Amino acid sequence: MQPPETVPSEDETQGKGFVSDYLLYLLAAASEAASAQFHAHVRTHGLRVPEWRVLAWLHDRDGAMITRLARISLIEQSRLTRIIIQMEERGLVIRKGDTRDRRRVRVHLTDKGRQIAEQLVTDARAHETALLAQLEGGDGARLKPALAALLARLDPDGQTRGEPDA
Amino acid sequence: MQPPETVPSEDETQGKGFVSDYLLYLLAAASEAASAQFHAHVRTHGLRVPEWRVLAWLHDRDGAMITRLARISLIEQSRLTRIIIQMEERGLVIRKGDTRDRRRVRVHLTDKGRQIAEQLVTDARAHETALLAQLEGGDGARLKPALAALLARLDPDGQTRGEPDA
DNA sequence: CCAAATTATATGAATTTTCATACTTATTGC
DNA sequence: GCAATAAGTATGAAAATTCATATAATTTGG
Repeated sequence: MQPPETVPSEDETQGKGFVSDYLLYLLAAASEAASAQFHAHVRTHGLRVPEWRVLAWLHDRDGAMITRLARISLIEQSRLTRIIIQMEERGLVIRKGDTRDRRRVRVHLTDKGRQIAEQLVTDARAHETALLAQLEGGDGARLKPALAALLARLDPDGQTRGEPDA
Repeated sequence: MQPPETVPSEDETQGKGFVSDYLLYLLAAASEAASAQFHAHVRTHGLRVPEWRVLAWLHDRDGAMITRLARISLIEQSRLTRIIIQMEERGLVIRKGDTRDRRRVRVHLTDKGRQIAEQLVTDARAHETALLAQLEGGDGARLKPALAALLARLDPDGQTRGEPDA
């Protein structure tokens, strides 16, 4: 058995309860908390979070099709269709039918869209650096690999990640 | 300069891009992926995710007020008000005005609500155990502490956590 | 080559969610 | 003790989101 010191003092006030040490909650809460500031910044550019995600992915790889963009951007497909239409109306992206497979619609950044995407990606990089720097000890360094490992395990085909052609 | 082997082979296909290694994305995607299965299970009980979160918190500490429940359950206040009303209509919770501070509304589990909450918490524990077991190496063990550290840093007052009285 | 199944996107309609703000009760500073 | 401010909850109305399904284009199997 392990010595008791490894346990966070079983009743630091009364035992803490289930949720506050529950992995799925920690993930959701950490995601929210970590993103709050930057998402507020995104909104100052007149974008909602899903729109920023779309721009960021297109920045990495332009001309993605709707379904794929939906998967990796964590947005339901019919919602993304409408979001893309709005973004097109605002001149951020354009849609082009895929000539090989005419069911597909490919989404491309406009110059305006690319400009915003590049600015925000730059800002995001800076924000991430600052955030990781705040985590003393190994925690900051360990976090990304641990998350990546979790994702890889849960989504072996990279449906949710940047896989070239999943 | 570092030897190149420490770098993830700069063009494993073309360089991967920004998003797929961006902390805020990894957090959001990992949260989604990790929760997908269990959230589906929650829905089979006729509950939406926010409702499950409310039940889980009340399971830990009954009689929370709306504002606080909203913060820790990651739900916007006016939305939670309506969700609580719906849950009350379905007999999962009851609202009681706080007699000390008559602005406050305290939410309590009904027997029915508590029964569902307990069942789901049990299921959640089992699911979490299974999930962590899948992560070989130290990743599983390191993940929760790293997330907790991130949260603690971003939310020192425990507004988002189970603090007895934040 | 054709019918059946599958994939990609779009859309109607109901429901949810958001945002701003109203209302009520408490707290603070004078 | 009172006016001003803050805190807690609720609510109308606009907007977003979901769900099921339609439509169109491809792929598969025989």
